[in-house]
Amino acid sequence: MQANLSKYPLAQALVTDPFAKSVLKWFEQYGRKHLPWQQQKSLYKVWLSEVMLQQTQVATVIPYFERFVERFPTVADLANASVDEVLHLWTGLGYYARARNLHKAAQQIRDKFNGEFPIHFDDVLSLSGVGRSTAGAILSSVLDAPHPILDGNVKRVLSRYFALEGWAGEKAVENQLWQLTEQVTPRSQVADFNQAMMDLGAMVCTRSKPKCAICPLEKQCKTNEMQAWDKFPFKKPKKTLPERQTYFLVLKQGSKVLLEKREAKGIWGGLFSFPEFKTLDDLKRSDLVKNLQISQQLITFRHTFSHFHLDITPVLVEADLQKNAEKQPLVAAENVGNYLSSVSSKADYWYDLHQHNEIGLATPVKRILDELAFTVKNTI
DNA sequence: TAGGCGTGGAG
DNA sequence: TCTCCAAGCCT
Repeated sequence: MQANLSKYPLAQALVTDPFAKSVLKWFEQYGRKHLPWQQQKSLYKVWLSEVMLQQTQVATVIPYFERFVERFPTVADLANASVDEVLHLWTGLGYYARARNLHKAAQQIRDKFNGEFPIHFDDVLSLSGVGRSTAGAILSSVLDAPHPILDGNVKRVLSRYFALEGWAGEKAVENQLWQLTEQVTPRSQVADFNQAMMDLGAMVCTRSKPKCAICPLEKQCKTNEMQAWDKFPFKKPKKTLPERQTYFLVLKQGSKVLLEKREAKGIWGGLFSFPEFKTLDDLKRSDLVKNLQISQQLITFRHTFSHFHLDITPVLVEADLQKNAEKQPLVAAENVGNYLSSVSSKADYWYDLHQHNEIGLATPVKRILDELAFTVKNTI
C-alpha cells in the first residue's frame, strides 16, 4: 500500500472545475475575511461560532461570540463551567438546546478526547449538537479538510443554480442538495470555497432581490436564465401558527422574585422562568398565592416562537404589601428564601433584582425582570 | 421522518 | 403588525 504522506493528498491540486474556480475568484475580491472567528482560527473558536450561527444571523452572533471567548478562552474553561452560567451567556440567543449541547460536547472533548478538539470527521460529528454540515464547516475552515457544507446559504445558491424543485425541508430534496454540494465542492481550497458559498448566499444570492448582475455564477445559473429568482428555492408550505395562552406568576417579596427551573426538555429547557398557569383561576388557586392578593395584572403581550404564538399575561403578587402582610405572617426580607418553603421545590430560585444572577433566562422573562428592577430602583 | 426548538432582522 | 426565514440538530 502506498504511503500517504499528506493528510489531504489532493490539497495541493489545482481547482479546475469552472464552478469552484469562479466562486474562489469571487471570494478573493469580495469574500468576508474579517469576522471575529476568522481571526487566529482555532477548532474551538470555529466550533463555537458554527454552533451559534445555526439558524442565526451573523450580526446577532458577534456580541455573544465575543463574550463567550472572553469568559471561556479554552474548551476546558467551557467544560468546567456550570450549565447555568453557559445558559446565562446564551440568554437571548434562542434555541437553548444548542447551549446545553455545547456544554455537553465540551465535556465530551475533555473526557473522551483528552481535552483536545478532535480532527477526524466522525469524532467531530459525534459531539453533541454537531451535525454533518457543522462538522464539515469546522474541519474545512480550520484544516482545509475536503468536506462539503449545507447551510441555508448553500441551499439557496444551489437551489437557484440548478433550479432545483421541491422544498428543502423534505428529506428527498435535502438529499439532492447534499449530492449537489458534494459535486461542486473542490478537493482543495475548501476553507475559502465553503466560506465563499456562504458569502455568496448572504451577500449576492439573497432571499429577495438577489444581485445576479454581480454574481460569479450568473452565466450558468438556471434560475437567472429563467429570470425566476422568486421561484427558487421552493418556499416552505405555510401554515398558521397555533396560539397558546399562559399566565406568569410574578411573586415578589422585597427585591426578590420567585423563579423556577424548567425541565431540560421542551421550550426554554434548562432556563429559569416564572411559575406558569394555564388560566388566571389556576394561578389564584395555587398554593403559592392563596392568602395573598394580586397587586396588578400586567399588560398581556405576545411572544412568537418558530412554531406557535404565546400570549403572556404577567400577574404581580407582592407578598410584602401591607394588605398581604396582614394575611400572611411577614417574613423578614433576608429570610425570603424560607418563604413558602413548604410549597417550594429545589428547582426554585429567588432572583434578586439588585444582584447579578448567573442563570439562563428566556427573553420575555428577562424583559419582565429588567422592567421590575427598573421600577423598584426608581420607586425608592 | 417530520416536527420541535427562539429570536430578531428585513420587507 | 404580520410574514418569512436565517451559518441546523435532535428525536
